Amino acid sequence: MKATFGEYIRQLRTDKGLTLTQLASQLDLDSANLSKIENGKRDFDEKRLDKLSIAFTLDIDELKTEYFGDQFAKKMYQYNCSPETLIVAEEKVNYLKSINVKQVKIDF
Amino acid sequence: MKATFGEYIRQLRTDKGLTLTQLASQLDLDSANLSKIENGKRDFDEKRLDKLSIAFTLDIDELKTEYFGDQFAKKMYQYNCSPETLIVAEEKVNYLKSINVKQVKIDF
DNA sequence: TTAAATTTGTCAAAAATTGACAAGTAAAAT
DNA sequence: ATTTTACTTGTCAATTTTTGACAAATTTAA
Repeated sequence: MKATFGEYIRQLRTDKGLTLTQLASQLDLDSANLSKIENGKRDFDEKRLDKLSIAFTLDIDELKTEYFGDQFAKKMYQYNCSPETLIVAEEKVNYLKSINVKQVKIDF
Repeated sequence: MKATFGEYIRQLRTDKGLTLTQLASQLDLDSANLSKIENGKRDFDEKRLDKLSIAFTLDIDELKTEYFGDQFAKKMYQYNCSPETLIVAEEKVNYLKSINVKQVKIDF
Protein backbone atom coordinates (compact mmCIF):
# COMPACT_ATOMS: atom_id res chain seq x y z
CA MET A 1 0.00 0.00 0.00
CA LYS A 2 1.81 3.10 -1.22
CA ALA A 3 -1.12 5.36 -1.93
CA THR A 4 -2.20 8.30 0.15
CA PHE A 5 -4.90 7.77 2.74
CA GLY A 6 -7.41 9.49 0.49
CA GLU A 7 -6.60 7.21 -2.43
CA TYR A 8 -6.86 4.26 -0.06
CA ILE A 9 -10.38 5.21 0.99
CA ARG A 10 -11.44 5.74 -2.58
CA GLN A 11 -10.13 2.29 -3.47
CA LEU A 12 -12.07 0.69 -0.64
CA ARG A 13 -15.19 2.57 -1.51
CA THR A 14 -15.23 1.89 -5.23
CA ASP A 15 -14.27 -1.75 -4.70
CA LYS A 16 -17.41 -2.06 -2.66
CA GLY A 17 -19.45 -0.17 -5.22
CA LEU A 18 -20.43 2.59 -2.85
CA THR A 19 -21.12 6.19 -3.80
CA LEU A 20 -19.61 9.11 -1.92
CA THR A 21 -23.02 9.79 -0.42
CA GLN A 22 -23.41 6.23 0.81
CA LEU A 23 -20.05 6.05 2.47
CA ALA A 24 -20.25 9.60 3.75
CA SER A 25 -23.46 8.80 5.58
CA GLN A 26 -21.85 5.82 7.25
CA LEU A 27 -19.03 8.08 8.34
CA ASP A 28 -21.41 10.80 9.44
CA LEU A 29 -19.91 13.19 6.97
CA ASP A 30 -20.93 15.42 4.09
CA SER A 31 -20.29 13.80 0.69
CA ALA A 32 -18.64 16.96 -0.61
CA ASN A 33 -16.15 16.79 2.21
CA LEU A 34 -15.51 13.11 1.67
CA SER A 35 -14.71 13.93 -1.93
CA LYS A 36 -12.15 16.46 -0.75
CA ILE A 37 -10.67 13.90 1.60
CA GLU A 38 -10.30 11.34 -1.15
CA ASN A 39 -8.65 13.95 -3.35
CA GLY A 40 -6.25 15.02 -0.62
CA LYS A 41 -7.79 18.45 -0.17
CA ARG A 42 -8.92 17.86 3.37
CA ASP A 43 -7.74 15.71 6.21
CA PHE A 44 -9.64 12.71 7.39
CA ASP A 45 -10.51 13.30 11.01
CA GLU A 46 -9.02 10.61 13.24
CA LYS A 47 -12.17 10.45 15.31
CA ARG A 48 -13.79 8.68 12.32
CA LEU A 49 -11.25 5.89 12.06
CA ASP A 50 -13.47 3.56 14.05
CA LYS A 51 -16.43 4.19 11.75
CA LEU A 52 -14.21 3.57 8.76
CA SER A 53 -13.01 0.29 10.21
CA ILE A 54 -16.62 -0.78 10.74
CA ALA A 55 -17.72 0.29 7.26
CA PHE A 56 -15.10 -1.92 5.63
CA THR A 57 -14.48 -4.50 8.38
CA LEU A 58 -10.90 -3.47 8.68
CA ASP A 59 -8.59 -4.03 11.58
CA ILE A 60 -8.40 -0.77 13.46
CA ASP A 61 -4.68 -1.09 14.08
CA GLU A 62 -3.89 -1.54 10.41
CA LEU A 63 -6.05 1.45 9.71
CA LYS A 64 -4.20 3.54 12.26
CA THR A 65 -0.94 2.46 10.67
CA GLU A 66 -2.16 3.69 7.29
CA TYR A 67 -3.58 6.83 8.72
CA PHE A 68 -0.68 8.00 10.85
CA GLY A 69 1.85 6.78 8.31
CA ASP A 70 0.12 9.07 5.85
CA GLN A 71 0.12 11.98 8.26
CA PHE A 72 3.82 11.63 8.95
CA ALA A 73 4.63 11.24 5.27
CA LYS A 74 2.76 14.40 4.39
CA LYS A 75 4.68 16.39 7.01
CA MET A 76 8.00 14.99 5.91
CA TYR A 77 7.27 15.72 2.32
CA GLN A 78 6.05 19.20 3.10
CA TYR A 79 9.07 20.12 5.21
CA ASN A 80 11.57 18.12 3.24
CA CYS A 81 12.62 16.11 6.26
CA SER A 82 15.50 13.67 6.03
CA PRO A 83 14.72 9.93 6.25
CA GLU A 84 16.67 10.01 9.52
CA THR A 85 13.60 11.66 11.04
CA LEU A 86 11.85 8.30 11.18
CA ILE A 87 14.75 6.64 12.96
CA VAL A 88 14.76 9.44 15.50
CA ALA A 89 11.02 9.02 15.89
CA GLU A 90 11.46 5.33 16.63
CA GLU A 91 14.10 6.06 19.29
CA LYS A 92 11.91 8.65 20.87
CA VAL A 93 8.89 6.37 21.03
CA ASN A 94 11.04 3.89 22.90
CA TYR A 95 12.25 6.65 25.15
CA LEU A 96 8.70 7.71 25.93
CA LYS A 97 7.72 4.13 26.68
CA SER A 98 10.74 3.69 28.93
CA ILE A 99 10.01 6.73 31.03
CA ASN A 100 6.37 5.81 31.27
CA VAL A 101 7.29 2.37 32.59
CA LYS A 102 9.42 4.06 35.21
CA GLN A 103 6.58 6.35 36.17
CA VAL A 104 4.19 3.47 36.54
CA LYS A 105 6.62 1.53 38.67
CA ILE A 106 7.12 4.55 40.89
CA ASP A 107 3.45 5.27 41.18
CA PHE A 108 2.58 1.90 42.69
CA MET B 1 19.76 11.84 21.42
CA LYS B 2 16.78 10.06 22.92
CA ALA B 3 15.27 12.87 24.94
CA THR B 4 12.12 14.76 24.07
CA PHE B 5 12.45 17.99 22.17
CA GLY B 6 11.76 19.93 25.36
CA GLU B 7 14.51 18.14 27.24
CA TYR B 8 16.80 18.75 24.30
CA ILE B 9 16.22 22.50 24.42
CA ARG B 10 16.74 22.56 28.16
CA GLN B 11 20.03 20.75 27.72
CA LEU B 12 21.22 23.23 25.12
CA ARG B 13 20.12 26.17 27.21
CA THR B 14 21.67 25.10 30.50
CA ASP B 15 24.88 24.01 28.78
CA LYS B 16 25.22 27.54 27.55
CA GLY B 17 24.31 28.97 30.95
CA LEU B 18 21.28 30.81 29.73
CA THR B 19 18.15 31.54 31.79
CA LEU B 20 14.69 30.89 30.44
CA THR B 21 14.23 34.62 30.06
CA GLN B 22 17.41 35.01 28.06
CA LEU B 23 16.65 32.23 25.63
CA ALA B 24 12.98 33.11 25.44
CA SER B 25 13.82 36.61 24.31
CA GLN B 26 16.05 35.23 21.53
CA LEU B 27 13.14 33.05 20.46
CA ASP B 28 10.69 35.90 20.76
CA LEU B 29 8.73 34.00 23.36
CA ASP B 30 7.45 34.38 26.91
CA SER B 31 9.72 32.70 29.48
CA ALA B 32 6.73 31.06 31.16
CA ASN B 33 5.81 29.44 27.89
CA LEU B 34 9.36 28.34 27.22
CA SER B 35 9.29 26.65 30.61
CA LYS B 36 6.18 24.77 29.58
CA ILE B 37 7.81 23.76 26.32
CA GLU B 38 10.86 22.39 28.09
CA ASN B 39 8.61 20.47 30.43
CA GLY B 40 6.53 19.05 27.62
CA LYS B 41 3.40 20.95 28.53
CA ARG B 42 3.31 22.95 25.34
CA ASP B 43 4.53 22.40 21.83
CA PHE B 44 7.41 24.26 20.36
CA ASP B 45 6.11 26.13 17.36
CA GLU B 46 7.88 25.08 14.19
CA LYS B 47 8.07 28.65 12.97
CA ARG B 48 10.75 29.21 15.64
CA LEU B 49 13.06 26.44 14.52
CA ASP B 50 15.18 28.89 12.57
CA LYS B 51 15.61 31.15 15.60
CA LEU B 52 16.56 28.15 17.67
CA SER B 53 19.16 27.08 15.14
CA ILE B 54 20.64 30.57 15.22
CA ALA B 55 20.63 30.78 19.02
CA PHE B 56 22.71 27.61 19.30
CA THR B 57 24.44 27.54 15.89
CA LEU B 58 22.78 24.27 15.02
CA ASP B 59 22.24 22.81 11.61
CA ILE B 60 18.64 23.47 10.69
CA ASP B 61 18.19 20.04 9.13
CA GLU B 62 19.36 18.23 12.23
CA LEU B 63 17.03 20.39 14.22
CA LYS B 64 14.11 19.52 11.97
CA THR B 65 14.98 15.87 12.37
CA GLU B 66 14.84 16.21 16.15
CA TYR B 67 11.70 18.27 16.03
CA PHE B 68 9.59 16.21 13.67
CA GLY B 69 10.96 12.99 15.09
CA ASP B 70 9.65 14.18 18.43
CA GLN B 71 6.27 15.12 16.99
CA PHE B 72 5.83 11.75 15.36
CA ALA B 73 6.94 9.92 18.47
CA LYS B 74 4.44 11.77 20.62
CA LYS B 75 1.60 10.88 18.27
CA MET B 76 2.63 7.26 18.10
CA TYR B 77 2.93 7.04 21.83
CA GLN B 78 -0.38 8.76 22.37
CA TYR B 79 -2.29 6.55 19.92
CA ASN B 80 -0.34 3.42 20.60
CA CYS B 81 0.70 3.05 16.99
CA SER B 82 2.61 0.00 15.83
CA PRO B 83 6.27 0.44 14.78
CA GLU B 84 5.08 -0.52 11.29
CA THR B 85 3.64 3.00 11.08
CA LEU B 86 7.12 4.36 10.43
CA ILE B 87 7.78 1.93 7.63
CA VAL B 88 4.50 2.91 6.04
CA ALA B 89 5.43 6.55 6.45
CA GLU B 90 8.70 5.97 4.63
CA GLU B 91 6.93 4.26 1.73
CA LYS B 92 4.42 7.04 1.50
CA VAL B 93 7.09 9.74 1.45
CA ASN B 94 8.65 7.97 -1.50
CA TYR B 95 5.27 7.70 -3.13
CA LEU B 96 4.65 11.42 -2.70
CA LYS B 97 8.07 12.20 -4.15
CA SER B 98 7.44 9.90 -7.09
CA ILE B 99 4.15 11.50 -8.03
CA ASN B 100 5.61 14.95 -7.59
CA VAL B 101 8.46 14.11 -9.96
CA LYS B 102 5.91 13.00 -12.52
CA GLN B 103 4.02 16.25 -12.12
CA VAL B 104 7.14 18.30 -12.60
CA LYS B 105 8.12 16.38 -15.71
CA ILE B 106 4.66 16.88 -17.15
CA ASP B 107 4.61 20.56 -16.33
CA PHE B 108 7.72 21.39 -18.41
C1' DT C 1 15.76 36.37 53.81
C1' DT C 2 15.90 38.66 49.75
C1' DA C 3 16.33 38.24 44.83
C1' DA C 4 16.42 35.61 40.69
C1' DA C 5 14.74 31.70 38.21
C1' DT C 6 11.31 28.66 37.18
C1' DT C 7 6.64 26.74 37.25
C1' DT C 8 1.72 26.78 36.99
C1' DG C 9 -2.90 28.61 36.03
C1' DT C 10 -5.83 31.26 33.38
C1' DC C 11 -7.87 33.57 29.54
C1' DA C 12 -8.58 36.37 25.50
C1' DA C 13 -6.88 36.60 20.77
C1' DA C 14 -5.47 34.35 16.77
C1' DA C 15 -5.25 30.47 13.82
C1' DA C 16 -6.71 26.13 12.08
C1' DT C 17 -10.22 22.74 11.35
C1' DT C 18 -14.80 21.36 10.55
C1' DG C 19 -19.67 21.15 8.99
C1' DA C 20 -22.74 22.71 5.82
C1' DC C 21 -24.60 24.22 1.72
C1' DA C 22 -24.72 26.18 -3.02
C1' DA C 23 -23.25 25.87 -7.54
C1' DG C 24 -20.63 23.83 -10.73
C1' DT C 25 -18.83 19.77 -13.93
C1' DA C 26 -18.71 14.91 -15.39
C1' DA C 27 -20.75 10.44 -16.08
C1' DA C 28 -24.68 7.41 -16.60
C1' DA C 29 -29.13 6.14 -17.47
C1' DT C 30 -33.40 6.76 -19.88
C1' DA D 1 -30.57 14.60 -26.20
C1' DT D 2 -31.81 15.33 -21.76
C1' DT D 3 -32.58 14.07 -17.29
C1' DT D 4 -30.74 12.04 -13.29
C1' DT D 5 -27.01 10.71 -10.42
C1' DA D 6 -22.27 11.17 -8.97
C1' DC D 7 -18.66 13.90 -8.04
C1' DT D 8 -15.99 18.36 -7.45
C1' DT D 9 -15.08 22.94 -5.99
C1' DG D 10 -15.76 27.27 -3.49
C1' DT D 11 -17.19 29.58 0.41
C1' DC D 12 -18.12 30.73 5.12
C1' DA D 13 -19.79 30.59 9.84
C1' DA D 14 -19.09 27.74 13.84
C1' DT D 15 -16.30 25.12 16.48
C1' DT D 16 -11.96 23.65 18.23
C1' DT D 17 -7.13 24.19 18.99
C1' DT D 18 -3.14 26.85 19.61
C1' DT D 19 -0.86 30.86 21.05
C1' DG D 20 0.59 35.08 23.63
C1' DA D 21 0.41 37.32 27.72
C1' DC D 22 0.26 38.18 32.42
C1' DA D 23 -0.38 37.17 37.45
C1' DA D 24 0.70 34.39 41.05
C1' DA D 25 2.91 30.64 43.02
C1' DT D 26 7.03 27.79 44.10
C1' DT D 27 11.82 26.63 43.93
C1' DT D 28 16.65 27.72 43.89
C1' DA D 29 20.67 30.21 45.02
C1' DA D 30 22.99 34.62 46.66
